Amino acid sequence: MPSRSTKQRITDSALKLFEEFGFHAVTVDTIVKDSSTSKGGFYHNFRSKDELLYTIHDSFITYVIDKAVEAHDVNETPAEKLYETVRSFVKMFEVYRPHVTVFYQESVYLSPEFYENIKKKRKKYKDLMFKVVQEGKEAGEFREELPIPITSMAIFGMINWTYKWYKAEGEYSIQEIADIYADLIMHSVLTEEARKNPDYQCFFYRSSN
Amino acid sequence: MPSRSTKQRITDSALKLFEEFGFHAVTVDTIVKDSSTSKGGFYHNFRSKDELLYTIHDSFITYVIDKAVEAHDVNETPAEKLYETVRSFVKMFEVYRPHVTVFYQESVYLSPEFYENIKKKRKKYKDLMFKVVQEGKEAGEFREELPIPITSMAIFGMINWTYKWYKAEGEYSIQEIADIYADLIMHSVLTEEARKNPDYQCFFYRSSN
DNA sequence: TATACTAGACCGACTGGTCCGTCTCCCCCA
DNA sequence: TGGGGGAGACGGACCAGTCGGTCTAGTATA
Repeated sequence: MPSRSTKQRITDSALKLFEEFGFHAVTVDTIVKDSSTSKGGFYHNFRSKDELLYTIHDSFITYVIDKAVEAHDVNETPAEKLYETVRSFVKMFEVYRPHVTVFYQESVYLSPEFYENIKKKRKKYKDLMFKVVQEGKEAGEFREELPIPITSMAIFGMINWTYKWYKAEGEYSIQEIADIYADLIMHSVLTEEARKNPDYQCFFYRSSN
Repeated sequence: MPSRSTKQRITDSALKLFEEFGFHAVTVDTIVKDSSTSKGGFYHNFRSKDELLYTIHDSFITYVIDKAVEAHDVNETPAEKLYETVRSFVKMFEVYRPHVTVFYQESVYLSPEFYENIKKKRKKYKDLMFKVVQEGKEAGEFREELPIPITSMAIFGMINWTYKWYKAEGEYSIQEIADIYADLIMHSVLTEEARKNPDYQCFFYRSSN
């Protein structure tokens, strides 16, 4: 019946406030006021401020891993897998930008047990990218001279950094950014031959002007 | 006569502690203990904890702008300028990793006046990259279809993200990482013709195995 | 009667910053 | 040469405020 549960309202407020001011600069009282609840309501839904931070982290990383697995499963060749993985990651910013910001900015403040849990999932997510790059090299589609970890982290960097500057009202839509990033990455990893593959021409961005 | 001044010791400790635990999780007392000084010593050298954070930000961004201007001035063609800019940025992590971490993780906690100041310098630094990309497109060396801001931010992302994972004891030296990143970026922005330019073959990474 | 809260006073721990006192170094003049 | 003294660097006890979290009392809904 109620449009959003108290728990959801608290999470939404926290996300917004943590993103703007940082975890430590936002007090429980501020969250409580912003989400129109009370101290009682807050501590009824969360055991601590730390647990709230963990919840935000966990919901995001779980979503992202699912998307990565999906992109891996529905595509055939490594080049296609990478292309779709990159695009789906970038497009995620449209909705999950606040989550990403909190995830990458505030994870130091996670208490130890929570941190360990998130670290495991983060590794899983990273390994998915490593795997795609490795498969691409093995299939001869990606350049042999590129080391898997460095290349993967370079791709992650390019994508993840988006949270630092992306604005929904900006000049470029998330769709365009996704296409351009995917283009840049495909240009940088593909071998000469793979780049000429007619099936892969669709990877390359053509500006609409 | 003394090996390091009190101010320098405070800055070094703060850098190390902020990087590991975050600005708000580190108390002035902790910094004071770690740098073997006292509350009096601290507040004699800095007006506030905020000013200390600003000092760290400012010293780093100033250094980085200098390096970027230098890479721009000593090189001839846009391709060379970009290649050297990327490499000099990456190589900076060797020494400035803690600075970069604090710069990108803790700038939300800068008080408003300080924040405005840093924001200006950050824009200057960003504009230097935009300029290189623009010059490359104008000279016909970089692909025409790539939008300047997106391409520039992609490059920034790839480079800056390094602070999240780079370890000095890691498998790859900072020199190798710099060469690989520069290779990836040159592959992604250069036109077909520019890529075949004999002068530019040195941009491309050859693994040492 | 159980659940899911609201309202908000209150507690104890902790934190940034102050303040006064001391110690050291160097300059000046006898 | 030496001693007086001023300025800056630093030591550390202390204060005032803040924050996460608890707790009691009460309300609405099913």
